[in-house]
Amino acid sequence: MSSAALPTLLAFFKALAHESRLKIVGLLASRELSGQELAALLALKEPTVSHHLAMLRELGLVRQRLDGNTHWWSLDLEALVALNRRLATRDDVAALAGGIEPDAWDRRVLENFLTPDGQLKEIPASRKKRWIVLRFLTLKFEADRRYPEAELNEILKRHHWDCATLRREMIGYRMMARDHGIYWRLPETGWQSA
Amino acid sequence: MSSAALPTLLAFFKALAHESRLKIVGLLASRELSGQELAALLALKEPTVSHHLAMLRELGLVRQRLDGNTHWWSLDLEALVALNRRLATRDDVAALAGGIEPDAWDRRVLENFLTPDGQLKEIPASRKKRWIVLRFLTLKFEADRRYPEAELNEILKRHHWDCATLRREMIGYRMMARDHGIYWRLPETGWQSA
DNA sequence: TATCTATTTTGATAAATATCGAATAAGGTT
DNA sequence: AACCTTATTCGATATTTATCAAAATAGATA
Repeated sequence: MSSAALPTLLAFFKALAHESRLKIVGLLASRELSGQELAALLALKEPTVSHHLAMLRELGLVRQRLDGNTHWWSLDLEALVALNRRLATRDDVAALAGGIEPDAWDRRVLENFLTPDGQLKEIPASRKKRWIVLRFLTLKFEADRRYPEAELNEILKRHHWDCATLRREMIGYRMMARDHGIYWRLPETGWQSA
Repeated sequence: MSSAALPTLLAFFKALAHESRLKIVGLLASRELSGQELAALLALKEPTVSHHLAMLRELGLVRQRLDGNTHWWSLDLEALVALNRRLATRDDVAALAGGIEPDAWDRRVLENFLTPDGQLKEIPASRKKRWIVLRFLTLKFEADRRYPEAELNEILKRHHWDCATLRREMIGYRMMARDHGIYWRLPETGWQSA
């Protein structure tokens, strides 16, 4: 995969996201044209056309051939098609989100419901957010250890007084399991998703 | 060919010609997300995200699934790929120029060098424009008729005094041919191109 | 019912972009 | 050399678009 998909494709879409530039590309697909001709065909002034052509040339979509003092412009169809093909598969598209922190949402939720020292201000009412907070609490317990209820309560109470509700919810989401008053953490893959 | 290629493709490129919208599409390529999650991931406020999503939905690039009061958004990859494929061949690209008057340039040149009643103000200095004026004059002659020099001159003089130069140029560009003082028009396909 | 949550719409402002006149550059013509 | 033609760059203005606060909507919860 070519690195940094987003900047290139953003420039590509911006370049073609204008009626005049799309028309220029369309006209040049049939024949070479000079700036003056383009200006006449598009009903624009030459500086404007020059500006658009510079933008297209920046991306390599058009080429400029100098002949005397007329500049003949032509389309680089291969370059256009190549750029176009960079958005052909789902993976191509997903690559556009490459630079994004994937847990910004989780962090925001935790920041909203926890005080800086880890106190849970309240148990979130919405399932989506409750799930995130419970995940955070569950990860306070070691994976391969068994906790008697008293110890579990003690740890939960560091974050919120209502350890009974927290306990019940953690079981409900299948984050924790219980047997005869002993609790342990379940693997994250089995957690109920919402 | 689907009719009116330009408006659809223009909307398509405009839709993706924005960093946030490209990122949204990229994020949704991997998983369904809610407006809040998108806002957090993009570091934008929800109204802004809502605005971008509405734009993408307009084009059918994303879908909205309502579950309670959270709206889950997902990518319609097929729609995206289909739009993308509309610019795959040279003919596709040329179709973008479909609505354009192809002779705007010629008309402009003729308007500049001819008075309203057809008098040639002067013979254009630049080859490109001279060619257009000579084409206009050549088409005053019938295709399958032979003209003695006197008649040719008489017709040319209706437009400009210097019929000798015009005659010479028309021969030079292979628009007209001559033999023993008789002139006739040549087929346009053979005219020298510049 | 009243209230809370996620979202959308509206309206006002800020940012980005298009357009073109005027000035500049550079090749051609006389 | 002086001048014309084509194209580009610069700078100022107009248009378009993005952003978000505040208000409106609608489902969920208590």
